[in-house]
Amino acid sequence: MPKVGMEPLRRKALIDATISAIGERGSLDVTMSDIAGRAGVSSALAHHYFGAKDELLQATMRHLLSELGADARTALRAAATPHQRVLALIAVNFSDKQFQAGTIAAWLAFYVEAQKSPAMRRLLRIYARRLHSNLMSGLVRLLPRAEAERVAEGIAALIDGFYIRRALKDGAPNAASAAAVIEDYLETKLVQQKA
Amino acid sequence: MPKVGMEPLRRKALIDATISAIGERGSLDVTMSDIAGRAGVSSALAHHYFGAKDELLQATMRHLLSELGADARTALRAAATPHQRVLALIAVNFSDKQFQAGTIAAWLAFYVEAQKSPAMRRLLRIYARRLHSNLMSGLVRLLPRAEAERVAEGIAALIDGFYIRRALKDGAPNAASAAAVIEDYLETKLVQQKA
DNA sequence: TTTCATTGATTGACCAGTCAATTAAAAATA
DNA sequence: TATTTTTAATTGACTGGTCAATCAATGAAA
Repeated sequence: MPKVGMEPLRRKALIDATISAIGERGSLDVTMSDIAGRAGVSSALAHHYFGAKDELLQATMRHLLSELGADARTALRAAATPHQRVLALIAVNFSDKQFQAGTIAAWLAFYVEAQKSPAMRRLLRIYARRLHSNLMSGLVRLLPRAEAERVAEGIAALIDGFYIRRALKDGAPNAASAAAVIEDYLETKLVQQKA
Repeated sequence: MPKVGMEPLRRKALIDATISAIGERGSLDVTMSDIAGRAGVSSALAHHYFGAKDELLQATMRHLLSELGADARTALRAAATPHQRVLALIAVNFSDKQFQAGTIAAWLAFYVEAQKSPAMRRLLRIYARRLHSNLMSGLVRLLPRAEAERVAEGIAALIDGFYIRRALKDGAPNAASAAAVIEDYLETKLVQQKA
């Protein structure tokens, strides 16, 4: 075992293991031993690096949040028009990387956790605000402000709605059809505007 | 303490207590003792009537499901047109009785639980199918079949989406604005159709 | 005197978090 | 260079607490 800078490696491994464990169990009801085992270390080490289970879970959520944020930034950079910006944001949420069993399960579990944990709620609010302002950055050029606001809320709810409803289907998640419904919603609102 | 037919009374009290406990804790992470205490009985009695915690939770979910179903039937009975049928279904989900902290928390918690419990998943599927077919009963008269299908999916996702996003806001749930977004979605699709 | 309602006490499992002990690399010192 | 010392990484074993589930015992109506 090398001695140099194990900490970042172990933290990353433990966070990945947490997502995988949550994905398999389908809830936050996972033990530190299980997580640590998946990461190939003892549960004592997980406590050593994260202090408490809570902090590991929060770190995991922050990781999910930052991955999604990075994907969104990349997608937005490639979008030339306001319309494309909105489509890009929808696409990101249903990309193969994001719309995955483990990740979806983790998001849902965190939503539930947010009801009792102020820290989690704060993190989720960051996500919600960021999504909203990203969506608005495109929508305000396409619709009157009040209308844009409404559509942004609708798209956000649709995204979370399809995430949660994923729990009903078994087998591979069908991202394409979910994205199609949201895109259709957007197009309909835009067509209506032009008319 | 009367002796006659305590069972239905106690079952009802325990189910109500379960919803209240879940609502307060914000998750299914509630103890049998807590639930039993709220119902004014010992945890042993809860086990006596329900056998296991799992069955109490399932019974609670079945209760939620049947309340929602009853409300939906009542609302549909008063709807004269296909358009009103759809509006009525939206309204039911955001009525004061349904869109309540405790009930919302319970639905979300059950969604998460459904990921690991086949029994819960089955129950949620019943809810989803019923909502879908209720929505379609109005939409097929208003839109071409494929379009109706798409809108039904959209409305269902919006409802669940606003339920889950309720977790982000604090204070009283704002049902009116959620319902407004969904109604706007519906109207937009109908106007588009006429054009 | 049978049958239903009810509980206190107990058990057994599980689990987060702690800690003292071990290894080995790295840094400091001779 | 050879040594001692410090520091980081790591774990097995343990503790305290929690909780679902069981059960034998009590009460009280029919």
